Amino acid sequence: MAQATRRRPTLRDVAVVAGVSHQTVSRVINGMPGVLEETRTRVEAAVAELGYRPHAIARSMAQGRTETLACLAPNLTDFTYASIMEGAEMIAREHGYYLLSAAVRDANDFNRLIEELIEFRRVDGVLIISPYLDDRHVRLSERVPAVLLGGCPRRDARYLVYLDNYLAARQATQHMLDLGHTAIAQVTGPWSEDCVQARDQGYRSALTAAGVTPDPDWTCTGDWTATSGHAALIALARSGRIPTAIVAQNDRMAVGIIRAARDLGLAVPEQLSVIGFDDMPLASYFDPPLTTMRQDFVALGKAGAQMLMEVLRGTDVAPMSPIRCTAELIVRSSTARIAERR
Amino acid sequence: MAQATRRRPTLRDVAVVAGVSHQTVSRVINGMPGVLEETRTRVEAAVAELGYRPHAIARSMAQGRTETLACLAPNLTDFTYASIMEGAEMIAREHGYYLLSAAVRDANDFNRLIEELIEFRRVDGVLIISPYLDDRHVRLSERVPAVLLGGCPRRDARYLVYLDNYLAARQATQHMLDLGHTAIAQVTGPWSEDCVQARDQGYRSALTAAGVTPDPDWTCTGDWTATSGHAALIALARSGRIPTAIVAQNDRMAVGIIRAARDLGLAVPEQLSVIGFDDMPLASYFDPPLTTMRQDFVALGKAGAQMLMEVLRGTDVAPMSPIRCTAELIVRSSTARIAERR
DNA sequence: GTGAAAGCGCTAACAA
DNA sequence: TTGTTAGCGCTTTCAC
Repeated sequence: MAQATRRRPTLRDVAVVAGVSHQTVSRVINGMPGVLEETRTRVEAAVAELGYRPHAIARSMAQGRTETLACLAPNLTDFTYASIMEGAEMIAREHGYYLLSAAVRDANDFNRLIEELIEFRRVDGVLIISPYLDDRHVRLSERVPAVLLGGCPRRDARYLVYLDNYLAARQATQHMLDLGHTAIAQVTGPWSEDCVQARDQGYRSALTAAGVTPDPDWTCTGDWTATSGHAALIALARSGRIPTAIVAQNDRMAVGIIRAARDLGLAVPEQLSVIGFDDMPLASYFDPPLTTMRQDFVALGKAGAQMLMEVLRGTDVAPMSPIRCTAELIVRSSTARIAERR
Repeated sequence: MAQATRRRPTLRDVAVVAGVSHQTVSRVINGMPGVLEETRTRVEAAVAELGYRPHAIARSMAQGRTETLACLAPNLTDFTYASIMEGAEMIAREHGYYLLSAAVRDANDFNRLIEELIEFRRVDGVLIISPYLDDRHVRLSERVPAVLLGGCPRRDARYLVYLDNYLAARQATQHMLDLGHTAIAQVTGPWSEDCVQARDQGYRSALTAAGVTPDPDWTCTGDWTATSGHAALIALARSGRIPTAIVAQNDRMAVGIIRAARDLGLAVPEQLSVIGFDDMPLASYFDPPLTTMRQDFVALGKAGAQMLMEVLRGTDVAPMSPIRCTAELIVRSSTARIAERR
């Protein structure tokens, strides 16, 4: 009766109580066939009586897998990464997996994480949100089950799910062209990130296709912050040549640009149209409501996790073709047809 | 030479190559003292030669701990939860731990997660972000190492880190009183959440202390969304009695209220002052920039993880006194001194 | 249908 | 200083 401080019951304890072998208990626990109904009932009673709970680690040990996935991202707070993780976690859980999330501080940290998570076999596979163009994810051993979540097609990734940023930027720029703009500037993110280059190309190609020559002075570099967007427009104004439209590579910078426009006495969208990327939370509550290219980050995370699960299921290392996700133009009020008089 | 498809080397393989016992290899791997320098060198050479990597799961198995923490939250995308996780992950990593994050869909899911993560011993401890007032976290076995991250003091939690929402709401309301307002309404979140009740009390007590009787009609219930904030002010306007100030229980609702004010032709802050909670990203980029009670969620996550690590270190189950985190008033432009003429 | 034996790769306790 | 012996709690394989 008084078995207060007893250690946790194991399979064998259950076996003794049920009067069967521990192996039979294992069969019952795992719902395997080939156990008499009566035996099964007896075992289940013993399990309940002892409050037995299987030990996940021991199981992992014996099976050689952990049923855990990892997701590496530059940080956990940016809503784009957080959304991807939420999608991934959803799919993982559906498959009985858990998601371990880690913020990658720098390249060293990246290597250490891969080492500890994969080489030490703490997780079965890993989802990598690596916006950087360098080859850090390429150094991965062939055997590491890793799906890259990227911002453009990449030859160097075995398994890839990516957002088609080239197309998205083309569409964003085309939206401005459709509104009659030709003086279209862009404010980019850091050039070390893959989506920045893809978007730059999309921007250029849309302009070129419309017979507009991209003006180098109208490409400003920001760092994704609203502050940098603000600074970009101020700099543009200082140069004396203000465009009638700006393609900002994310919503935060778009918001900064709009703030700068107000500071400069420029009306948005009457005198300046601004489009962003991402459709961040509350994008429609800024003044004016933001026109933006919506990206479905949750779907991206889901697709990535789905692909990773498939990679883990199949023993073959056959490369799978990349999955491409597209953006959606959300027209609100920060863009408008160009004013008659300039 | 050609050992292409060989299985991963184990401690014993290294031992054979180094000509020592596997235990000695273990000692070297773990940097334990009592190994001859020469032996150590030999072992290290063997480790390098074979490309040996310790198996984290096997180690967990033998040691009885996983060096993994879990963090449960309603979702992973809300920046408040994401920030807490980021703080927790930071501390965990500092201690050589990893963080597994899971979104809790409902109460069943909560129980299943606790069951699988703790009872099945997949993680060593768990951080629970449970804004709900019900007793779901109380059902935890005494033995479960769990730290609750809450919105008010709670008797029912063994280990607790909380945001002092009572005080924060008092301060927010006092800010309005200081600006000369007395017609102060509030828009709350769902009443099932602990911080909502705490803030409500703070709001009432500030009013009462100032000799203002809280008007029941001026307490509106929202659901944290901007839409619900918008609806609240519209409803207030419809009733014919519009306050001069509103304490919104989060920034999103504050933004919705401001939008509604504009729709109603009410100038903010000239005719209506609005304060929010959280200091969400870009709070200063709305129009007008939001006055708000900033909460340091990252610090909350850090404190929670720190406490959990201590709980795990100490064998004693002695209850630790709760840690209290306070908010900070950030004055921007959505609040102002009440206008002379009403 | 069920059980016995052998590991999974490591650490811990003790012996030499 | 190093090696030996036992597990950790489970699954897998192969008899019975």
